[in-house]
Amino acid sequence: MNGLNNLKTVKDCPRSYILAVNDTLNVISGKWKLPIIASLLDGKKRFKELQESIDKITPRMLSKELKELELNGIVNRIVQPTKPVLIEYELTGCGSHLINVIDAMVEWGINHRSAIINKNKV
Amino acid sequence: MNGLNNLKTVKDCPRSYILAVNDTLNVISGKWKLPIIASLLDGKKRFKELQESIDKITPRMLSKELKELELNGIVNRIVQPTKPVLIEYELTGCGSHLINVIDAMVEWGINHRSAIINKNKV
DNA sequence: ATTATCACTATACTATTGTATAGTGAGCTT
DNA sequence: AAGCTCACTATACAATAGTATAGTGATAAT
Repeated sequence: MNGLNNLKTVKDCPRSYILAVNDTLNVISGKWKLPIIASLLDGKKRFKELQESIDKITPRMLSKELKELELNGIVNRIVQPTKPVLIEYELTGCGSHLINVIDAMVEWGINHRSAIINKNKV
Repeated sequence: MNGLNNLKTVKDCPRSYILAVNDTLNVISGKWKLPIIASLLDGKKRFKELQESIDKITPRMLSKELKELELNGIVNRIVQPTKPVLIEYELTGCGSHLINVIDAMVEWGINHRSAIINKNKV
């Protein structure tokens, strides 16, 4: 391993930034995480409601992703101690702040799409 | 341009927004895309330079990802017709605009990390 | 008692993504 | 001529992500 000369590449990119970007990417990447987050931006929902609001998701995936999102502090799982327990999922503060990332992605995505259309004249 | 801030329900979320987010996510997700983009934000680079600047990436992955990024209009592959051809990669306009998305991710990631640390008292 | 709903879990599979390792051909360098 | 670097490509494999389908236990309604 010869190259420590990549110091200049890293110069204005502190390690914490790389960690931060990876954290964020881990939280939102995959097929179902953003659909779930988007659905919960609308307000808290039950498992069944989430399943119905997200096209084609299987209960296995929904369960798996919700667990991961809960573990990562993006959603809260609330158990209402009613007659038959009522379970609800809602975004945490962190979770709803993802709207800023989503906004940036929407903006880039829209610009990029129009840029490609202009180039290719599709 | 009011972004998503005034969206109250998912029903109001236009299809184009979902497409846009997916486009963006497709462009940046995976293990190596952001490291490559980050490295190129520093300026154009040769294959070898990229490989050296990105820890542990194999030429197969670098080649594969560069092709995909080129196809998606994120990087340009420039062939300099020098004695032995010199090949350079640089970000396109679209590619460098990703800095806005990355910025939002850095910000969220840093806040999220400190929020978790405060909660867990690590 | 049977049937239905809710909130999942289990099992088995396919597909996609990433890794390890070696090799290729063109053009320098010695 | 032999060996080097550059910019990749080929092959094989392992790991992760996602799908399809069925089942579970608690409660509740008919």
